[in-house]
Amino acid sequence: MDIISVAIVEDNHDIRTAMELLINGSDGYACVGTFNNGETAVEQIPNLLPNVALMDFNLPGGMNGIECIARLKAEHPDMQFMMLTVYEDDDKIFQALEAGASGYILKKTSPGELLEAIRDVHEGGSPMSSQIARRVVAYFQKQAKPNPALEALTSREKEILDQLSKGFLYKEIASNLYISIETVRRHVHNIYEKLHVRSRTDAVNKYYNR
Amino acid sequence: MDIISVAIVEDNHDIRTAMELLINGSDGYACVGTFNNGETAVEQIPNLLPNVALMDFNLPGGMNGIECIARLKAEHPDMQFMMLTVYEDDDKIFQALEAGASGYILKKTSPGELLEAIRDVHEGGSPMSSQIARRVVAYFQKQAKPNPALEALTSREKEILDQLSKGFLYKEIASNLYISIETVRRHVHNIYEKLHVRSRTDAVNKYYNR
DNA sequence: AATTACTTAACACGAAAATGTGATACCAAA
DNA sequence: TTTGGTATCACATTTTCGTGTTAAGTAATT
Repeated sequence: MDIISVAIVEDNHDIRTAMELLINGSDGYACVGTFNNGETAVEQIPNLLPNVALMDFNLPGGMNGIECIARLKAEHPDMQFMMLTVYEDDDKIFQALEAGASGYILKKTSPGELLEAIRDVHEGGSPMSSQIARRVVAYFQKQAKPNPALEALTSREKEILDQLSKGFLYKEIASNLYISIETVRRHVHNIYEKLHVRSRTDAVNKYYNR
Repeated sequence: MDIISVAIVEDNHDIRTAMELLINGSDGYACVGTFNNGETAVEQIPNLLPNVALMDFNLPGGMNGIECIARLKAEHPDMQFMMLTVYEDDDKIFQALEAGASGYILKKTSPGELLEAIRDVHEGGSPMSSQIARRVVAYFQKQAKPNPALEALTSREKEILDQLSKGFLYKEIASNLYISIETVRRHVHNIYEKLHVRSRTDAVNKYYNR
C-alpha cells in the first residue's frame, strides 16, 4: 500500500498538531507539512506536492480556505483537497466544491473516519458526511423544479420565451418562427402577464428559475 | 429505536427476495411491500406509505425507476427514495437525484452497508458511494468555470453586469450605484464591447455562462 | 351551436435601450 | 511626465421594447 502524503492548513494549533500526530501515527499516511494561514500554504504546498490537502475554512489573514483551494487547484489539478470544517451552510459547501474541493467533512468526524476519508479522496472518491451530501442532493432537486408559473404558458408561448432567453430581437424571433413582429409582441405581452414580470430579463430569470 | 418500513421495487426475483429477507431479518427494519414493476409500485406504495423505498433503474413495462420516483415523490415529499442500481453514468445519477432520490448506492454494496444506508436516508442523510459522490462534485466544478471573457471586465463593470442580470433599469442601476444614467450607459457599452454582444440578454447569458 | 382558448395580425404611443461621439478627472505604471 | 486604464457625465439619434386596443381564423370543449 502506498503512503499518502498529507498537508494540513488549519489555524488552531491544538487541532493542527492533533491531526498531524494522528496522520503521522497511522500506517500508510505521512504529514508532509502544516500551515496556520493561507498565504504560506499557497506558497509552500507547491513545493511539497502532497497527495491530499486538508483545509480549514477560517484562516487568519486575507485568504480563507476556499480561496486557498481555488489557487492551488488551478496550478495542481491532480492534488486532492478536502474541507475539514465546522460549517454546514449551503453557501460554504457549494463554494468549496466549486473551488475544487473533492471532499467535505465536519470536524466532529472521528479520527478513524478522517483517515478513511483521506484515503477515499486520494483514491478518487468524494467523502462527505451524509448531511453534507443531502445538501448537495437538495441542490439538484431545487434545480429540477421548474417554475410552476411556466406551466401556465402555452407551447407557443414557451417557444417565444425560449427565443427571448436566447437574446433574439423581436424581428429575429418573428423571422425565426415565420410570424409577424406584432404577433411576437402579442405573445411576449401574454407571457409577461402570466409570469407577472415587466421586462425580458425578468422573464428570462423566471425561465431559468432564478 | 423506531422500525423503518421499507418498500422494494426491483424486477429481478432473486435480488428482490434476498433484499426482503435481509430487511425483515434485521432488527429495526421491516419490508412492507415488494414490487416487480413501476406501475403497481406507483399504485400501491401510496397505500403502504413506507419510510423508505428502494428503487431499481430498469423495470419491465413503460415506467423506469426514475419516473416511478418522480411520481411518488410529487405526492409524498416526505418519503425517502434510494436508487439501488448497477449504473454509474452521470446521466442516470443526475436524473435520479432530480427526480427526488436522496440516496444512490450500487448493488455491489454489502448487506451491512445497505442497511446502514437505509437508516441514513431515513434520518435525513444522503448515502452514496464516494464514486457517485465524486460525479456529483464534478458537476459543481464544471458549473464553476466562469466565462474567461468576464475576466476582462473591471470590477465596476462586473458590478454593472450583475445589476443588468437582475433586470434593473438603467435608472435603477444609476440610483443603486449612485452614478448617473449616462455613466451606466457608458459602462454597459463597454461591457457589450468586451463580451462581443449587442443586447442585455446576451450579456446576461454570458454572465451565467450559457 | 355556443363557448373558450390559442394563434395570428395590425396600429399607435411613450418609455427604455442602444449607438455614436466628445469630454473631464483620477490614479498608477512606464 | 506621459501614457493607459478606469470612472464619470453629456447630447443627439435611432431602434427596440412594453402596453393598450381591436380583431379574425382555428381547434377543442361544452
